[in-house]
Amino acid sequence: MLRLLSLLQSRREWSGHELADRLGVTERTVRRDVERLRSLDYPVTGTTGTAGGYRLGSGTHLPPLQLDDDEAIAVALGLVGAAGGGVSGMAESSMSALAKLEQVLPARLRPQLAAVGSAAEAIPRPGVPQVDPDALAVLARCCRNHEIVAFDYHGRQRGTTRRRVEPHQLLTLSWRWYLLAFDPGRDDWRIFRVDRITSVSPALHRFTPRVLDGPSYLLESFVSAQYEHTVVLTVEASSVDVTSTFEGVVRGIVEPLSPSSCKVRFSADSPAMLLTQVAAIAHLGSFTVDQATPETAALITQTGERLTQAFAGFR
Amino acid sequence: MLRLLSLLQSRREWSGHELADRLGVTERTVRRDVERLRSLDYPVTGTTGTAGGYRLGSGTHLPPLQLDDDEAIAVALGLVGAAGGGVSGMAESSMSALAKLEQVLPARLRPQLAAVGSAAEAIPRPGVPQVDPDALAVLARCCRNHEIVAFDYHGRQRGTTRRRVEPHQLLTLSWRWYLLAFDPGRDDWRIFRVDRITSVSPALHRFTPRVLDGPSYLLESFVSAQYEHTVVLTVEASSVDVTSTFEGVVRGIVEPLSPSSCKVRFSADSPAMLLTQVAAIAHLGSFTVDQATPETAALITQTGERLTQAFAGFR
DNA sequence: GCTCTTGCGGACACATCTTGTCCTCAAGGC
DNA sequence: GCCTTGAGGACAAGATGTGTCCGCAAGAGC
Repeated sequence: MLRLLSLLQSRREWSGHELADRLGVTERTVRRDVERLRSLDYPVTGTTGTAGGYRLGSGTHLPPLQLDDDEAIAVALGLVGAAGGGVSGMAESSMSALAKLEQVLPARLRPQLAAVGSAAEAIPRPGVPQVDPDALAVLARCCRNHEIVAFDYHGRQRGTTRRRVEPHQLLTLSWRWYLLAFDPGRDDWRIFRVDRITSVSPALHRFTPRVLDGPSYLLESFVSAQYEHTVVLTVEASSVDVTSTFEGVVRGIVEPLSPSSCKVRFSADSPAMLLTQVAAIAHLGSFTVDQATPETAALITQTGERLTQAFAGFR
Repeated sequence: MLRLLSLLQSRREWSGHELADRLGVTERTVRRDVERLRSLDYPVTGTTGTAGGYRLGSGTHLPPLQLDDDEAIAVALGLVGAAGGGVSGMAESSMSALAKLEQVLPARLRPQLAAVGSAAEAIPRPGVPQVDPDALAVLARCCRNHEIVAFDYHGRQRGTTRRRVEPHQLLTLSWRWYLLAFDPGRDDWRIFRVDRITSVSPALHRFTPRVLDGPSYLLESFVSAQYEHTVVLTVEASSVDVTSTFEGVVRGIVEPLSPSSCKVRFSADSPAMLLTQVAAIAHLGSFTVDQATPETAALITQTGERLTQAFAGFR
């Protein structure tokens, strides 16, 4: 039951099936446990229907739960990782937070946290743009409170423009932070890189949130027409092989066509970024190009020639 | 048990008899329940003797976790980021840890943490190898205590081998975790990918730590001869341009030669990995190859031809 | 209207756990 | 020494939690 409580705290909405899965019990038992929590005056609401689920209301103070081993390790690893990059000034903040957390934890967990904190270190990545933590905090608050927010956005093409949007979610993908927001002026969803955002100021106006699935939309948008340059390939390699080369390097969408071939879609806002992605899977097998912008094709053919010529002598 | 906990919170000291009376159970049961609370890390102290009794230690009220704003944001961002990948089972652990920490923070910071926790989300990267958090914890403890540790390592070339090393530091770079250790059998430093490590068991033997700078060694080793395949290029582009394309994709070492040219060194344990790196900077300007293994050159020339041919029709 | 999904809850068998009742031991105060 | 208090092992009986059924209700989408 304590685990159920902590699960309910950790996410806004859970389905009975998910809870049963996480807790390793059947859904019937989950229902019974929820019932018990309700009998103890915990405000657990359940909504029926396709979009149903369980939700823990707020307002009531919960018993002081303790972190378990995995959570302590998660905290330590998270803070160490956060120190590594992406957000400016994070290294000191995370390390001091780690030290303070260590004091508060039950004695059993203290060595765990201390060990990870002292033994682990994140190597900062050169070239990753730094994000202002205060900007992130303000944007997060506006997301949560459904407040319209205004900021300057330094786009690649149109220079700096003042935006006024309905922020919905912050997303992070490989050290970069993105803001998913609805732009009423353009009447469409937009994704902003937080490191290109400055002068954030909440407008103190509320908006009614629109429904959209955050992560999948961001992934979609990476391959959608939002970015100017798109490439679609048919590769003579299994989708598993292609996906496994994605590890840490490539992002795109893979659709298997047959056991030994698949279709891959990339999109980016510059041909140079596409080049890297295409090259990463070009060696897997022969492939054909289904779609590409002229600039991208020109860049890739030119680079392909350069590669061939430059390395020909070393064969 | 929840009633027992709330009773213990409501008064400083209780005798076992009183608690049994209030709860309508026997004293034996009270002792058992107290035992259970202790196993959940609730600091219940019991003193024997005439003036004895049970007392709930600190932790019942808000612990003195006085984080400042930046630290609170660091915790939230770190945990959200950690949920995104690299360590298996991390998503649930970090989210529940975030929820629990929220309960513990001073009221002023609670909205901050909640906002970031609810608004931010990490998009898991497909294909990133998962690391066992317990393995990380054990390795971290051994690093801290200077204990020799043994494990099975599933290397790329030599299959699985049992190693027995002096662990020094855990390093993380772009979602991967590495163990920097000294291998007495080989009398040299080694870097192990933690996701390839299984069956970790501390040997309970101490060693005297050797001096070495962790992060820089790891970076060095990426371009050193430890990896079989190395490429050295001279690029007609400024070192600034080259470094800025490194962002998130490329790792290597850049030495400026002149304002408009520089030398770049890559190393990896497979030619395919080098291909991506080389392609990422090949479009910046013309370049010459100073060094490359035959396999690498063959792969790159072949891929270059493929790229040129496949994209020629889209120019 | 229909169907599908989700939450809700009763009935029952079974395994597990808790509880109560013993017991001994340790520690502190008188 | 004596008493009181907490700590904990052993064991049987009873309570409780769980899984597997079942049907029902409410919301969403077609």
